Amino acid sequence: MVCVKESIWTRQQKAAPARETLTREQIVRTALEALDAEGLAGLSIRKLAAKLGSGATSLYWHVPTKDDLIDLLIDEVWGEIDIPGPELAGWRSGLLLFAHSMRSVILRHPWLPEVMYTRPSQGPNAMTMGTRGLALIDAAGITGRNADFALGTVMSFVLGNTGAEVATRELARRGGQSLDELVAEVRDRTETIADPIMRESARRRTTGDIDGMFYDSFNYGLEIVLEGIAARVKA
Amino acid sequence: MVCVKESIWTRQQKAAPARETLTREQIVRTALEALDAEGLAGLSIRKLAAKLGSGATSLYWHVPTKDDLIDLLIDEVWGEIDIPGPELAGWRSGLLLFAHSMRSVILRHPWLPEVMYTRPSQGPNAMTMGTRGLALIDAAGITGRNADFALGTVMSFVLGNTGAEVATRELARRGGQSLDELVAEVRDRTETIADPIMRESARRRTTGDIDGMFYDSFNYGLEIVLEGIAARVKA
DNA sequence: CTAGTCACTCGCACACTGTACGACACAACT
DNA sequence: AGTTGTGTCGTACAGTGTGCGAGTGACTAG
Repeated sequence: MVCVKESIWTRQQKAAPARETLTREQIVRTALEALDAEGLAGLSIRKLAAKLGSGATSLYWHVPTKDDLIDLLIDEVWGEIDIPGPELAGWRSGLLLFAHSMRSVILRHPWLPEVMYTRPSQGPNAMTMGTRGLALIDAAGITGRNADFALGTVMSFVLGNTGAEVATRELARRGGQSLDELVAEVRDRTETIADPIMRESARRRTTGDIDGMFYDSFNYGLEIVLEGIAARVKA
Repeated sequence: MVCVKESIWTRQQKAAPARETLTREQIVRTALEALDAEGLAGLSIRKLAAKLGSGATSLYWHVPTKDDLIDLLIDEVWGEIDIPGPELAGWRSGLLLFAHSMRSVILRHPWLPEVMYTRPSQGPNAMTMGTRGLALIDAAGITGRNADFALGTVMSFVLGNTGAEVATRELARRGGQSLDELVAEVRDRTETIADPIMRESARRRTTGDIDGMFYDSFNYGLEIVLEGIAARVKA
């Protein structure tokens, strides 16, 4: 038997609550609300404890460190993603729905991209997400390592595209501006600086319906990725 | 004339160094070294100042805030990316080279993905990267908004894929392990927990040459994306 | 040569962070 | 009744980013 270093996931919570007490679930739920409302920088153990009506260091009995708490939060959020089975609408629509679900989850939890790149996810929800995702890829006829790669490609795209979107949205939020105000500023700034090609590009990306633009961007890119997978399958 | 809020990029450095003194370039260079060596969490203004042999708050004369410094660092790093012109090898090989160059830059500066999703890049190097990238897309025959979307898709993929890679590598580094050690641990842990599909997937992803696996993953996904763009062009 | 004005440096202080430690309280079991 | 385990929390430490105001050196005007 190999001795593996402990991790949040391997060692489970003791049973027996006994008296009225803080629980890990409660902490996770409250932290999630705080994080969604104020962003990653706004989450501190002390503020979280205050919101729970407990002493700051009490949390440490339930959760080893703040980083571990964030691991729990990430997995919690993975659980919100819907992935249909391949029998419902085939692999392609399945991946499409998966991607859209993942996008909306990220938009709902804008701190996700930032922390995603600090730690690989290995929580239970991440696992079932993997399982269901691979089922879709399998239905497309891709197997072995390539299955992992293909699923990873879809997820990389979604995370990258939506990550760029939330970066802009969060910048506006932090600056206390509306998205349109921010975008107008960016356009004005680019107007004075960049070369004609980027000026033109900035104009395209900063006029009209910004929400719609992000949405179109996502769909266009997703189409590219799915089409690329389809090409791979046919070959 | 619209009054636009100041940004690192709009307001340039005064001339006239006068006496021997700290410079913004020097700060950026030293910060970059520290960041590459110790990661984002290891960069503090005080440590940086110590490394520069100056008082902590002296930096604030040259750089408004730490966040602004990071903006400068990001743009510095964008400058390291090579993008060939389309006349050299056509749009497809051009994008391929671009993607590989971007990947190796991210691997060299593993803190990049983490900060990328906090702020949109608008520095000069980001601009010329955009210009040159769009030239390749244009050569593929994609124009207007779709050009921005297509370029964004390539970059999203690269950032996502390489981001996942550095997440794993950094986890090993922080834990003081080699990549192989970490990966072996992950495999053992997955062996005891996950369902058969993920167990199989974990085995695939944790045996053999890990570096090569990351590389293959990147190439496979990149192929998907480029093939998808090619399909878009033909249609 | 002196006076003044910039460009720049830096010590101190403030409010805040994560978390180790050890003292406490309450429930259950012997 | 005493012991053990589960859970809480005040205090303290070592750090963080950065505002403020005093100080220093070089250059320029009179």
